[in-house]
Amino acid sequence: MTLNTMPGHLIRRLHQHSTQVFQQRMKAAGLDLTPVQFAAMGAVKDTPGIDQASIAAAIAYDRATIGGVIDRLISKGWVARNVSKRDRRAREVFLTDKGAQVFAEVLPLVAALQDDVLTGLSDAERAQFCALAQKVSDAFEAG
Amino acid sequence: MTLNTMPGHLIRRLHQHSTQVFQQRMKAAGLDLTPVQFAAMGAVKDTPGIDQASIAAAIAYDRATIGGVIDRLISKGWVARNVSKRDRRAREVFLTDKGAQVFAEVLPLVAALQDDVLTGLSDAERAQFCALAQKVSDAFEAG
DNA sequence: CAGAAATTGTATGTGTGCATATTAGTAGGC
DNA sequence: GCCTACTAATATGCACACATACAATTTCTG
Repeated sequence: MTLNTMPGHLIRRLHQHSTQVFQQRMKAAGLDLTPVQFAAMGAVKDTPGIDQASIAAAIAYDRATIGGVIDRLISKGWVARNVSKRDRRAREVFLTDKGAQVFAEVLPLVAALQDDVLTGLSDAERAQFCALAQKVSDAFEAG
Repeated sequence: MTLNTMPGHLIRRLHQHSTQVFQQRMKAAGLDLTPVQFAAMGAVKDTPGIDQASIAAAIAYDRATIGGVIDRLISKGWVARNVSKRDRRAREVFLTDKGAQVFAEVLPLVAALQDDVLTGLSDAERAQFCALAQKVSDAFEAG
């Protein structure tokens, strides 16, 4: 089959590689943190007290998935959640002190690992790849 | 956060878009078929009687995952599985007539949908993206 | 202000994705 | 032939991913 020439397959392979690099680096740093959990913590750090639906929107995930992600972050003690007073449907999410500390520790690691995600490319090629990916991603969001 | 500039996040978004396009097209065609199931059927079509470990290797999936994928293809009646006579550990997998028919119907749809996966790019840009993705994918496989 | 529409979070069900352990079977070295 | 190393599937457990449905609220509209 022509599977290896299909963008869909290539993208899946890239995603697979990307998550593997992430997990390896986290494990090497002695941390149990997934890409989704990292992204969610970032959204919470950017907007303390953010509700779960807004987290989902910010990092482009499903509302149902985020509930479980936050559950797991709470069980790690990195995040706290309480019912909002303004809207009793919503839950306000915050980083705990420990969570803020972990995130500060992890952010440079995640930033550093991004180059390894695009192994085998030169700086120029990486920039080119990102520009193209951004373009597709924007078109996706628009339509 | 700088999430939107991170290759890892961009790749995840691309993957998300890619699978959504796939599911939409399948649904529009009245078919219940996932990307993994399609890839697995392709591997079986290429090598009738292939064992599950070889399918996993061919399409870069986990051996444990493939078992479930084949289970679901069997329950749809598109694939058959039997214990190999040469190696009683292994299971030989084949397309059923119905499965071969479905695959023949679906292949052109999947080929056609690839351009939509890279929405917003010109032909030249799509080619460029694929070349870069291929390069990363190859480097990944090598190391 | 009452009823309708929209929204938040949760529950449920299906399908990956992968690590680890186990069982069953094969093959190589002696 | 026998023990060991390897290998194919499966089982288990955890973490997404997302569609759909639902209960509790809030907001919009007349």
